[in-house]
Amino acid sequence: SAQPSPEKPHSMPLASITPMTPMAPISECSGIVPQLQNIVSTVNLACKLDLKKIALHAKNAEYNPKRFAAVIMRIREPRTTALIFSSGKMVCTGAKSEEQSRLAARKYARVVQKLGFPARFLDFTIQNMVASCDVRFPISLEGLVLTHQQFSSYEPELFPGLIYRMVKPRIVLLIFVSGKVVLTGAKKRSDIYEAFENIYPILKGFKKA
Amino acid sequence: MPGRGRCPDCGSAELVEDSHYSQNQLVCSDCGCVVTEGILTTTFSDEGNLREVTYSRSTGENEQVSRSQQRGLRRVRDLCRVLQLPPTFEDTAVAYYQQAHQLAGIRTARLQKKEVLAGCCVLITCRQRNWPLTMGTICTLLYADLDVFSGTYMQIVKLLGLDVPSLCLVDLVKTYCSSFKLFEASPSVPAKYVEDKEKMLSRTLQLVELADETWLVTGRHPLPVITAATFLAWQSLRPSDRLTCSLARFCKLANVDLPYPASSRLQELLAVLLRMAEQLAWLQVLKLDKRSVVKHIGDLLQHRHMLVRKAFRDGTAEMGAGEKELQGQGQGQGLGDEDVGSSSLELPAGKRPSSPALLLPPCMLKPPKRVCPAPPVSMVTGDEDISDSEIEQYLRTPQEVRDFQKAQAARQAAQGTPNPP
Amino acid sequence: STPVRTREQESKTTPDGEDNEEIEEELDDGPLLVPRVKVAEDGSIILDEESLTVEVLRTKGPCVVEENDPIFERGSTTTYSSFRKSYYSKPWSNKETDMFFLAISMVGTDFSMIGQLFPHRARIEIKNKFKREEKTNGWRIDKAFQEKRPFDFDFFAHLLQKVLAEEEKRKQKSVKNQSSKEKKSSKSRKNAKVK
DNA sequence: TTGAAGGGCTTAAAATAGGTGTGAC
DNA sequence: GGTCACACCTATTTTAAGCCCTTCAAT
Repeated sequence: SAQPSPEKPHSMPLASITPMTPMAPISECSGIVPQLQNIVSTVNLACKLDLKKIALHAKNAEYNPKRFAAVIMRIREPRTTALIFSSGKMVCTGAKSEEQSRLAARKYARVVQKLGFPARFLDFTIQNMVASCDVRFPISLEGLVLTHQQFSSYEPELFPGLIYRMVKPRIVLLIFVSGKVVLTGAKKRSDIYEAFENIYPILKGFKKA
Repeated sequence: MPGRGRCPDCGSAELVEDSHYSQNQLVCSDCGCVVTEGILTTTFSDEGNLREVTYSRSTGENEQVSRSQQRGLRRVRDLCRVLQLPPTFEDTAVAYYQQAHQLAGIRTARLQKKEVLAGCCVLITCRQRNWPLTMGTICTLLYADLDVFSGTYMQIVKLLGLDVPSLCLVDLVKTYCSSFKLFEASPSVPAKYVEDKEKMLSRTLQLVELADETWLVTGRHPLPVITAATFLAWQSLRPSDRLTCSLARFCKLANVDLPYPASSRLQELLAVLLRMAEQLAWLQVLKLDKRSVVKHIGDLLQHRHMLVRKAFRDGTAEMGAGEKELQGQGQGQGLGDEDVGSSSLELPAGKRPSSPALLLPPCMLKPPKRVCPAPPVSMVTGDEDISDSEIEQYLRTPQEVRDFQKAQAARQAAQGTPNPP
Repeated sequence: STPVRTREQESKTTPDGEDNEEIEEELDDGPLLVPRVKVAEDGSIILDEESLTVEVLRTKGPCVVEENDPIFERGSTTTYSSFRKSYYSKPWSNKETDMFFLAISMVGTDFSMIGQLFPHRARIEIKNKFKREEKTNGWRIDKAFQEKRPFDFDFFAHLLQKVLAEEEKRKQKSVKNQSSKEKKSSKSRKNAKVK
């Protein structure tokens, strides 16, 4: 796949390492690559867990059944947080890439194993990805909501950003007057890139001034 | 999407099921046109979607209307009367409430939500008829938490697939401005503070429009913008007597709440006026500041279109016209790339000069908060070996386990006996 | 005088006249009915049951006319945040922050347990403190987590009490000395405020 | 009396799941 | 009155910009 011109040319050698999905025709490429900020994944450890025991023996854990029915566990590398349920299901949050999320989830599984549970590592799945980027020009949100009404919700009395529900790919974008954009709801990073390439030409039409 | 046809608007075959709506609707992914009408009017009998679509247009709720729905409907009507809305509004709002109640997700919602739902239906009705009403007013009347209102409002708009126009700032100016008690002398309003309503209205309107043209409105609560504009309008109509009166004092004597962000809007507005003044030769020599510029608001407003255009153009010119330049500028300001990042560290000074900067939303002028724009780009594959020692650092030693248990027991004892009789 | 702002939970402002504190109590919990709104002839709102009234400003006269003019939007009592709960959390002093890291090294990342060590702090405050420090002083978190210290509840409680009392004293002193140009007290005289 | 600064909340997404509110059967 | 099927609280993560609160320092 062609090298997408990264947001910052200087970082090219590094950027080229991260897996990229082929993107839209080179002709209209925005030249901006949304940066992944958060990955949520799930995995099934496939065994019943005694959460009290886990909380007692792991000092990176917290368990308050009255408040929340899962152990909250944190590791430092990759810096993530996991929710571990007695059913053996686990949610891993906070990673910045798919691979980091998987590595982190494997580490949590190892902690659980070390505590004496026959944990396995089944059905690891990326459930959600959040990314952000900057188009570097101001956007008239009131103009955007007028012409893209069916996709947009803009209520400045409630939230400063415009909520754009893209149908294809099914991604939700938060668009701010500053030109900053947050993309969320993706299960594949290609959806993030595609959504941004879709929205970029639209945003260019609402610079106002 | 075979068999689903084409979009009547643009002819595209890219029709997609969109479950963002209450019932999956067919939406054209190219132009966004909703191909299948949802809910309300249709006699929709698409497969599983056959709910009680029979929305009762019956005039009296003769049917068995649940108690909570009756309560909600009464609440809707009461709100309409309290707000003194035209009679036709009530029927619309009531209809929305009934539609909402037919949705399973609303029927089983918390009572608190059903209560604010009434307010949502009234607000939606007002918005659609260009009747200026803020969410703040609704929440105040209902004694509702704005966050609960917010969630309910967003949900119902999405669920019913409604097109709700934005709150019209101009209409809001007319009514809100009129509520300032400044138009006749009274014990609390000295004569020099009394102003003509029409003059105030007209100047406030111009200032609000100016704010809108200069990115001060987008993303912000509308009411505080108007508060600031009203204050400036009032001051500028008789600067010699009013320049010393603060925004807070002004609101107090006008018997109007001072919304928190109004002070910021005022500062931003003054900054814009100052920049406009820089464009006028005869004002340039006066070396105006945020205080003295108020005296020239009348002049500035007269030439506002030209001045704003000039400010935008000059800003663009200074940065180099065109987008390429604009992007380069963005990077130069340290919008996050590693090379420039180090040089940005040399700018710990709070506000970067950005004196030439073109007219931009205030949030774009703030110094970039450098955090993580440079992704370390980890080489992690996810398959790395995990050492035992790394895992063990997270485990407690037997002694630590005992200490922890002790503390846990102490905690439970403390909580278990809050009130020893 | 100033609009009345009351209750840490929900504060509301009343224009003048009648202020009914009971209203809040009615609302505060029950998903049960919030006061129902009715209209009196003079335009004021009447709440069922208590017949509490709140003034509603509006323009009489040409008001109900349709079309584009007399609309009703009040200048008063129309704050967006009328009924938001307060989330305020006291700032952490340097000394208290040191105690926070000590707690991390003793109990790990169990914020509920750490919350027990800080009687004046809720769990959410501990969690927010952790996330904030992770961003600004990640190394301190790492360091604290790695240097395991024995978990002694009473020892910690005494130490904390001492630290807080010290700061309290210092604060009162600085309040007294406010007029005199205090300056040279070397050491860790950071602004420490508790209470 | 004013502001600035700092902190936490709002919005979106997604999985996990017990306990309980809610109303229709 | 019990079942049923939802809602929706608790909790985790992360970005965006605005609002709103408290505290404290200058004027």
